[in-house]
Amino acid sequence: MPLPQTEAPGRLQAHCAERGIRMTQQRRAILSVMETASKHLDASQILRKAKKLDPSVDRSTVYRTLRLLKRQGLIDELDLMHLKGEGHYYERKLGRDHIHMACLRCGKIAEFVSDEFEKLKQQVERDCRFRVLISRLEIGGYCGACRGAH
Amino acid sequence: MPLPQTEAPGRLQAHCAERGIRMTQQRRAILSVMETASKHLDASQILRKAKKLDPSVDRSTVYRTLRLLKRQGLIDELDLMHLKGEGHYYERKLGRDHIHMACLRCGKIAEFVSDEFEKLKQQVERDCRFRVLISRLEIGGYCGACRGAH
DNA sequence: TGTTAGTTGCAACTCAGTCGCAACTGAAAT
DNA sequence: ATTTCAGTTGCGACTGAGTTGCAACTAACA
Repeated sequence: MPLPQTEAPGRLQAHCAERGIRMTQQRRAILSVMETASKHLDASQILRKAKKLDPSVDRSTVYRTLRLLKRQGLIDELDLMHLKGEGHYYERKLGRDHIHMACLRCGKIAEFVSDEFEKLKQQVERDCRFRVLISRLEIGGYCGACRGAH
Repeated sequence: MPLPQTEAPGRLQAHCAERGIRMTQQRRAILSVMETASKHLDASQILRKAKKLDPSVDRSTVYRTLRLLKRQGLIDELDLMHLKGEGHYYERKLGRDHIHMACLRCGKIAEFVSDEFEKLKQQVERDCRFRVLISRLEIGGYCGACRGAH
């Protein structure tokens, strides 16, 4: 897991404050869930966890808050190759972008940070005259453990 | 559009025949739509076009056929950064993988073939011991025309 | 021409995500 | 502290994508 945990918990709320986003009890609960999530929650999982912190949190508030955080560039939305249905997954954006690899056999999700990826994005900026704001690279295949077995 | 049109129309049906997939009138209609599509259709657009060739085609048959083609690796599924809703888009897989760039302002989709992308996938195979079967790189940002205006 | 496994249309369903609205509330001004 | 009000919330109804069970159909092959 090559993700440097450079930021202290609570950083997400700080970001919102900096940007003048009104902080409510419900948002605090949802942010706290995103902050402490070990990984890749979908909207209904986020709702369930947020309800434990504040039972008043509603499904639509979760969606609205996720949309807000996405617009602010504070979280990333993932599909994880639709391994488990059509839904979306969310994760805090911290540090550098990373690639998601989904094993089509065991379902495990791995992450990978690569300079090549950064170079590729730079190439797109240069050669396509395209300003890159968000990028998502998802790979489906077989992980090390499942390669042998298939 | 750096996509070499190396294959003659009808190639998709030939692929299915090679693999012993039963060919029905409905599938022929859907394949023909995919074959001749200039670009990026979603399921309901495919249904509409297929109905013109064979009015009996049903929505569920479109979904079933798309799933089949996806499993066979003959088409790719895209999200195009969810620029227009949550649905999925499909395109024939031909030649090399390419990157999709979606302009967040004007909605235009551009494609880009890059050796860097191929190298990156090779790096994943090597460094992560991960067998790459499908890959999807989608980028959101501003295209050349919209960069100035924003 | 008969046989049958695979495919289809249909209708009913599930599930993610959205929306309109009245009630509520955070935070800034008094 | 109290007032004020734009921004936010819960609710319930809705939309639209995609799925499923099943009886009827058909492509492919003997």
